[in-house]
Amino acid sequence: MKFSTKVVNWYQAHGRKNLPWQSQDHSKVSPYHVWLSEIMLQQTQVIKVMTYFDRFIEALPTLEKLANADEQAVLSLWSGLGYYNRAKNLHKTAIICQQEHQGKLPNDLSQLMALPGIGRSTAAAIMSLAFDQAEPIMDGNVKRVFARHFLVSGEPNKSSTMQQLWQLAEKHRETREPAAYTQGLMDLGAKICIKHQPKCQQCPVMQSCQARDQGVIELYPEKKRKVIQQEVNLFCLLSVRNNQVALLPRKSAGIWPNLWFLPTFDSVDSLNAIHAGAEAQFSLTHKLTHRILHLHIYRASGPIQSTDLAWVERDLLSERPHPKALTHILDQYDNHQLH
DNA sequence: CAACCGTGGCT
DNA sequence: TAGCCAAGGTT
Repeated sequence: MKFSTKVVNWYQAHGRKNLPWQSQDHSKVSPYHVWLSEIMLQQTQVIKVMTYFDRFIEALPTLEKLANADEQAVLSLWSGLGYYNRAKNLHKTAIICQQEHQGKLPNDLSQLMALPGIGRSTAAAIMSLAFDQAEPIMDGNVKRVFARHFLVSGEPNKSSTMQQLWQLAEKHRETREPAAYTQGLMDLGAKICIKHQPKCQQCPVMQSCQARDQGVIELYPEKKRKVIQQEVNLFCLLSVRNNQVALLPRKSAGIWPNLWFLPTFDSVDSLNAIHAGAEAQFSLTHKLTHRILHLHIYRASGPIQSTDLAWVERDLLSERPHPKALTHILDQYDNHQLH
Protein backbone atom coordinates (compact mmCIF):
# COMPACT_ATOMS: atom_id res chain seq x y z
CA MET A 1 0.00 0.00 0.00
CA LYS A 2 1.18 3.51 -0.84
CA PHE A 3 2.42 5.85 1.88
CA SER A 4 -0.39 8.31 1.18
CA THR A 5 -3.06 5.61 1.22
CA LYS A 6 -1.90 4.42 4.62
CA VAL A 7 -2.08 7.96 5.93
CA VAL A 8 -5.57 8.50 4.51
CA ASN A 9 -6.83 5.23 5.97
CA TRP A 10 -5.35 6.10 9.33
CA TYR A 11 -6.97 9.53 9.17
CA GLN A 12 -10.41 8.04 8.50
CA ALA A 13 -10.06 5.87 11.58
CA HIS A 14 -8.10 8.08 14.00
CA GLY A 15 -7.77 11.63 12.67
CA ARG A 16 -9.26 14.82 14.04
CA LYS A 17 -12.60 15.60 12.45
CA ASN A 18 -14.24 17.97 14.89
CA LEU A 19 -11.98 20.99 14.94
CA PRO A 20 -13.99 24.23 14.77
CA TRP A 21 -12.88 24.98 11.20
CA GLN A 22 -13.66 21.50 9.92
CA SER A 23 -16.89 20.06 8.62
CA GLN A 24 -18.01 16.46 8.27
CA ASP A 25 -19.59 17.35 4.97
CA HIS A 26 -16.82 18.43 2.66
CA SER A 27 -19.06 20.55 0.50
CA LYS A 28 -19.69 22.69 3.57
CA VAL A 29 -16.08 23.45 4.39
CA SER A 30 -15.60 27.21 4.38
CA PRO A 31 -12.43 28.45 2.66
CA TYR A 32 -12.65 31.53 4.91
CA HIS A 33 -12.62 29.34 8.02
CA VAL A 34 -9.78 27.19 6.70
CA TRP A 35 -7.71 30.23 5.79
CA LEU A 36 -8.28 31.95 9.15
CA SER A 37 -7.40 28.78 11.05
CA GLU A 38 -4.25 28.26 8.99
CA ILE A 39 -3.04 31.77 9.71
CA MET A 40 -3.84 31.51 13.41
CA LEU A 41 -2.15 28.12 13.61
CA GLN A 42 1.16 29.38 12.20
CA GLN A 43 3.67 28.75 15.00
CA THR A 44 0.77 28.39 17.40
CA GLN A 45 -0.74 25.38 19.11
CA VAL A 46 -4.22 24.11 18.27
CA ILE A 47 -5.43 24.36 21.85
CA LYS A 48 -4.67 28.06 21.98
CA VAL A 49 -6.23 28.81 18.60
CA MET A 50 -9.61 27.30 19.51
CA THR A 51 -10.92 30.20 21.59
CA TYR A 52 -9.45 32.85 19.33
CA PHE A 53 -10.97 31.23 16.26
CA ASP A 54 -14.49 31.04 17.66
CA ARG A 55 -14.38 34.62 18.93
CA PHE A 56 -13.04 35.87 15.61
CA ILE A 57 -15.67 34.12 13.52
CA GLU A 58 -18.39 35.34 15.81
CA ALA A 59 -17.24 38.94 15.40
CA LEU A 60 -16.38 38.71 11.70
CA PRO A 61 -18.35 35.79 10.27
CA THR A 62 -17.54 36.43 6.62
CA LEU A 63 -14.60 37.45 4.50
CA GLU A 64 -16.55 40.53 3.46
CA LYS A 65 -17.04 41.63 7.06
CA LEU A 66 -13.36 41.12 7.71
CA ALA A 67 -12.50 43.27 4.70
CA ASN A 68 -14.82 46.02 5.91
CA ALA A 69 -13.61 45.93 9.51
CA ASP A 70 -11.12 48.39 11.00
CA GLU A 71 -7.59 47.08 11.38
CA GLN A 72 -7.83 47.95 15.07
CA ALA A 73 -10.84 45.67 15.41
CA VAL A 74 -8.96 42.85 13.71
CA LEU A 75 -5.91 43.38 15.90
CA SER A 76 -8.14 43.42 18.99
CA LEU A 77 -9.42 39.99 18.08
CA TRP A 78 -5.78 38.92 17.76
CA SER A 79 -4.59 40.41 21.07
CA GLY A 80 -2.48 37.89 22.95
CA LEU A 81 -2.09 35.53 20.01
CA GLY A 82 1.25 36.97 18.93
CA TYR A 83 2.97 37.60 15.58
CA TYR A 84 0.64 40.50 14.94
CA ASN A 85 1.64 40.94 11.32
CA ARG A 86 -0.42 37.81 10.72
CA ALA A 87 -3.52 39.80 11.66
CA LYS A 88 -2.51 42.81 9.59
CA ASN A 89 -1.87 40.59 6.58
CA LEU A 90 -5.14 38.76 7.15
CA HIS A 91 -6.97 42.06 6.90
CA LYS A 92 -5.00 43.13 3.82
CA THR A 93 -5.71 39.85 2.10
CA ALA A 94 -9.43 40.12 2.80
CA ILE A 95 -9.47 43.54 1.15
CA ILE A 96 -7.55 42.24 -1.86
CA CYS A 97 -10.00 39.36 -2.22
CA GLN A 98 -12.87 41.85 -2.23
CA GLN A 99 -11.18 43.99 -4.85
CA GLU A 100 -9.61 41.39 -7.10
CA HIS A 101 -11.13 37.97 -6.47
CA GLN A 102 -14.89 38.56 -6.34
CA GLY A 103 -14.91 38.50 -2.57
CA LYS A 104 -13.51 34.99 -2.35
CA LEU A 105 -10.21 33.29 -1.75
CA PRO A 106 -8.81 32.24 -5.13
CA ASN A 107 -8.90 28.52 -5.87
CA ASP A 108 -5.36 28.61 -7.21
CA LEU A 109 -2.01 27.93 -5.56
CA SER A 110 -0.06 30.79 -7.15
CA GLN A 111 -2.78 33.33 -6.60
CA LEU A 112 -3.05 32.29 -2.96
CA MET A 113 0.71 32.57 -2.50
CA ALA A 114 0.61 36.08 -3.92
CA LEU A 115 -1.59 37.19 -1.02
CA PRO A 116 -0.03 38.73 2.11
CA GLY A 117 0.66 36.22 4.86
CA ILE A 118 0.12 33.17 2.66
CA GLY A 119 3.24 31.20 1.82
CA ARG A 120 3.57 27.93 -0.02
CA SER A 121 2.53 25.66 2.83
CA THR A 122 -0.45 27.73 3.89
CA ALA A 123 -1.54 28.08 0.26
CA ALA A 124 -1.29 24.31 -0.16
CA ALA A 125 -3.23 23.74 3.05
CA ILE A 126 -6.04 25.95 1.75
CA MET A 127 -5.94 24.21 -1.64
CA SER A 128 -6.21 20.76 -0.11
CA LEU A 129 -8.41 21.36 2.94
CA ALA A 130 -10.78 23.93 1.44
CA PHE A 131 -10.75 23.05 -2.26
CA ASP A 132 -9.76 19.36 -2.09
CA GLN A 133 -6.88 19.81 -4.54
CA ALA A 134 -3.77 17.63 -4.35
CA GLU A 135 -1.26 20.23 -3.18
CA PRO A 136 1.30 19.05 -0.64
CA ILE A 137 1.94 21.03 2.53
CA MET A 138 5.15 21.22 4.55
CA ASP A 139 4.52 22.42 8.06
CA GLY A 140 6.25 21.50 11.31
CA ASN A 141 4.31 18.27 11.66
CA VAL A 142 4.93 17.09 8.13
CA LYS A 143 8.61 18.02 8.36
CA ARG A 144 8.97 15.77 11.38
CA VAL A 145 7.07 12.86 9.81
CA PHE A 146 8.97 13.09 6.54
CA ALA A 147 12.38 13.72 8.08
CA ARG A 148 11.95 10.53 10.08
CA HIS A 149 10.18 8.35 7.60
CA PHE A 150 12.49 9.21 4.70
CA LEU A 151 15.55 9.93 6.83
CA VAL A 152 16.08 13.49 5.69
CA SER A 153 19.11 15.01 7.39
CA GLY A 154 20.20 18.63 7.58
CA GLU A 155 18.86 21.56 9.57
CA PRO A 156 15.11 21.60 9.01
CA ASN A 157 15.01 25.22 7.86
CA LYS A 158 18.01 25.15 5.55
CA SER A 159 16.98 25.62 1.94
CA SER A 160 18.64 22.40 0.82
CA THR A 161 16.75 20.46 3.48
CA MET A 162 13.50 22.16 2.61
CA GLN A 163 14.09 21.35 -1.03
CA GLN A 164 14.44 17.65 -0.25
CA LEU A 165 11.34 17.74 1.91
CA TRP A 166 9.25 19.50 -0.72
CA GLN A 167 10.45 17.03 -3.33
CA LEU A 168 9.33 14.13 -1.17
CA ALA A 169 6.04 15.85 -0.47
CA GLU A 170 5.38 16.21 -4.18
CA LYS A 171 6.40 12.65 -4.87
CA HIS A 172 3.96 11.37 -2.26
CA ARG A 173 1.07 13.57 -3.37
CA GLU A 174 -2.39 12.15 -2.79
CA THR A 175 -4.85 12.76 -5.62
CA ARG A 176 -7.90 10.78 -4.51
CA GLU A 177 -8.45 12.35 -1.10
CA PRO A 178 -6.25 15.39 -0.76
CA ALA A 179 -8.03 16.90 2.24
CA ALA A 180 -7.95 13.67 4.24
CA TYR A 181 -4.28 13.20 3.37
CA THR A 182 -3.26 16.71 4.42
CA GLN A 183 -5.22 16.54 7.65
CA GLY A 184 -3.96 13.01 8.24
CA LEU A 185 -0.33 14.03 7.89
CA MET A 186 -0.77 16.88 10.34
CA ASP A 187 -2.64 14.70 12.81
CA LEU A 188 0.01 12.01 12.50
CA GLY A 189 2.67 14.57 13.39
CA ALA A 190 0.61 16.07 16.19
CA LYS A 191 -0.59 12.84 17.80
CA ILE A 192 1.72 9.97 16.88
CA CYS A 193 4.99 11.14 15.38
CA ILE A 194 5.58 13.58 18.23
CA LYS A 195 8.95 15.01 19.15
CA HIS A 196 9.60 13.01 22.31
CA GLN A 197 8.68 9.35 22.62
CA PRO A 198 6.68 8.99 19.41
CA LYS A 199 3.96 6.36 19.49
CA CYS A 200 5.35 4.20 16.72
CA GLN A 201 3.17 1.22 17.59
CA GLN A 202 0.16 3.28 16.55
CA CYS A 203 1.76 4.65 13.40
CA PRO A 204 0.32 3.54 10.05
CA VAL A 205 3.69 3.92 8.29
CA MET A 206 5.89 2.38 10.97
CA GLN A 207 6.94 -0.52 8.73
CA SER A 208 8.53 1.74 6.17
CA CYS A 209 9.96 4.35 8.55
CA GLN A 210 13.70 4.59 7.94
CA ALA A 211 14.56 6.43 11.14
CA ARG A 212 12.77 3.80 13.17
CA ASP A 213 14.47 1.08 11.19
CA GLN A 214 17.84 2.55 12.11
CA GLY A 215 16.85 3.39 15.67
CA VAL A 216 17.49 7.11 15.29
CA ILE A 217 13.98 8.49 15.49
CA GLU A 218 14.62 11.14 18.13
CA LEU A 219 17.63 12.39 16.17
CA TYR A 220 15.31 13.42 13.33
CA PRO A 221 14.56 16.06 12.34
CA GLU A 222 17.84 17.73 13.28
CA LYS A 223 17.74 20.52 15.81
CA LYS A 224 17.31 24.04 14.61
CA ARG A 225 20.31 26.28 15.00
CA LYS A 226 19.89 28.21 18.20
CA VAL A 227 19.25 31.90 17.73
CA ILE A 228 20.82 34.25 20.21
CA GLN A 229 18.24 36.32 22.00
CA GLN A 230 19.45 39.86 22.26
CA GLU A 231 18.64 41.48 25.60
CA VAL A 232 16.92 44.83 25.43
CA ASN A 233 16.10 47.30 28.18
CA LEU A 234 12.92 49.30 27.76
CA PHE A 235 11.73 52.06 30.04
CA CYS A 236 7.99 52.46 30.27
CA LEU A 237 5.77 55.07 31.86
CA LEU A 238 2.85 53.67 33.77
CA SER A 239 0.09 56.11 34.65
CA VAL A 240 -3.03 54.75 36.25
CA ARG A 241 -5.84 56.89 37.64
CA ASN A 242 -9.55 56.38 38.10
CA ASN A 243 -9.15 52.86 36.80
CA GLN A 244 -7.78 54.21 33.53
CA VAL A 245 -4.34 53.65 32.05
CA ALA A 246 -2.46 55.96 29.67
CA LEU A 247 -1.54 54.21 26.41
CA LEU A 248 0.13 55.06 23.15
CA PRO A 249 -0.17 53.27 19.81
CA ARG A 250 3.08 51.64 18.75
CA LYS A 251 4.73 52.19 15.40
CA SER A 252 3.48 50.17 12.44
CA ALA A 253 6.77 48.26 12.19
CA GLY A 254 8.82 46.33 14.73
CA ILE A 255 7.60 44.65 17.89
CA TRP A 256 3.85 44.79 18.54
CA PRO A 257 3.06 46.89 15.44
CA ASN A 258 0.07 49.24 15.83
CA LEU A 259 -0.76 47.81 19.24
CA TRP A 260 -1.43 49.95 22.30
CA PHE A 261 1.23 50.01 24.99
CA LEU A 262 2.78 52.23 27.63
CA PRO A 263 4.82 55.22 26.48
CA THR A 264 8.21 53.56 26.01
CA PHE A 265 11.81 54.81 25.83
CA ASP A 266 15.00 52.91 25.12
CA SER A 267 17.05 54.57 27.84
CA VAL A 268 16.55 56.20 31.23
CA ASP A 269 18.02 59.38 29.84
CA SER A 270 15.50 59.69 27.03
CA LEU A 271 12.74 58.99 29.52
CA ASN A 272 14.07 61.61 31.94
CA ALA A 273 14.55 64.13 29.17
CA ILE A 274 10.81 64.24 28.72
CA HIS A 275 9.65 63.13 32.15
CA ALA A 276 12.02 64.48 34.76
CA GLY A 277 11.41 62.95 38.14
CA ALA A 278 9.73 59.79 36.91
CA GLU A 279 10.02 57.21 39.64
CA ALA A 280 11.13 53.62 39.15
CA GLN A 281 8.42 51.20 40.30
CA PHE A 282 9.34 47.66 39.30
CA SER A 283 10.84 45.62 36.48
CA LEU A 284 9.88 42.46 34.71
CA THR A 285 11.23 40.30 31.93
CA HIS A 286 9.27 39.44 28.83
CA LYS A 287 10.68 36.94 26.35
CA LEU A 288 10.03 37.07 22.64
CA THR A 289 11.40 34.66 20.06
CA HIS A 290 14.46 36.75 19.31
CA ARG A 291 14.56 39.25 22.17
CA ILE A 292 14.60 39.25 25.93
CA LEU A 293 12.87 42.42 27.00
CA HIS A 294 13.67 43.89 30.38
CA LEU A 295 10.76 46.19 31.03
CA HIS A 296 11.45 48.86 33.62
CA ILE A 297 8.28 50.48 34.81
CA TYR A 298 8.31 54.09 35.94
CA ARG A 299 5.59 56.21 37.45
CA ALA A 300 5.08 59.48 35.62
CA SER A 301 5.69 62.57 37.75
CA GLY A 302 3.40 64.83 35.73
CA PRO A 303 1.06 64.83 32.76
CA ILE A 304 2.17 62.96 29.65
CA GLN A 305 2.31 65.15 26.57
CA SER A 306 1.30 63.36 23.42
CA THR A 307 -1.44 63.90 20.92
CA ASP A 308 -1.85 60.15 20.48
CA LEU A 309 -2.20 59.44 24.18
CA ALA A 310 -5.39 57.68 25.21
CA TRP A 311 -6.71 57.14 28.71
CA VAL A 312 -8.26 53.71 28.47
CA GLU A 313 -10.67 52.21 30.95
CA ARG A 314 -9.05 49.05 32.21
CA ASP A 315 -12.34 47.22 31.85
CA LEU A 316 -12.41 48.20 28.19
CA LEU A 317 -8.85 47.16 27.41
CA SER A 318 -10.15 44.32 25.24
CA GLU A 319 -11.31 46.94 22.75
CA ARG A 320 -7.74 48.12 22.26
CA PRO A 321 -5.28 45.72 20.67
CA HIS A 322 -2.45 45.25 23.14
CA PRO A 323 0.35 42.76 23.77
CA LYS A 324 0.38 40.28 26.65
CA ALA A 325 3.22 42.25 28.19
CA LEU A 326 0.78 45.05 29.02
CA THR A 327 -1.44 42.61 30.87
CA HIS A 328 1.57 41.30 32.78
CA ILE A 329 2.62 44.83 33.73
CA LEU A 330 -0.84 45.73 34.98
CA ASP A 331 -1.08 42.50 36.95
CA GLN A 332 2.25 43.29 38.55
CA TYR A 333 1.08 46.83 39.28
CA ASP A 334 -2.02 45.50 41.02
CA ASN A 335 0.10 43.22 43.14
CA HIS A 336 2.27 46.13 44.19
CA GLN A 337 -0.80 48.17 45.09
CA LEU A 338 -2.04 45.40 47.33
CA HIS A 339 1.15 45.23 49.34
C1' DC B 1 20.55 33.79 3.48
C1' DA B 2 19.52 35.32 8.23
C1' DA B 3 17.08 38.31 10.98
C1' DC B 4 12.66 39.57 12.33
C1' DC B 5 8.21 38.69 14.46
C1' DG B 6 4.73 36.42 20.44
C1' DT B 7 3.20 33.47 23.43
C1' DG B 8 2.83 29.59 26.38
C1' DG B 9 3.34 24.65 27.37
C1' DC B 10 6.32 20.92 27.98
C1' DT B 11 10.44 18.49 29.63
C1' DT C 1 15.51 25.43 35.37
C1' DA C 2 16.37 26.67 30.87
C1' DG C 3 15.84 25.29 26.55
C1' DC C 4 12.84 23.82 22.90
C1' DC C 5 9.51 24.83 19.64
C1' DA C 6 4.13 24.84 17.74
C1' DA C 7 -0.53 24.04 11.32
C1' DG C 8 5.50 30.00 8.92
C1' DG C 9 5.96 34.18 6.31
C1' DT C 10 8.26 38.47 5.10
C1' DT C 11 12.12 41.36 4.41
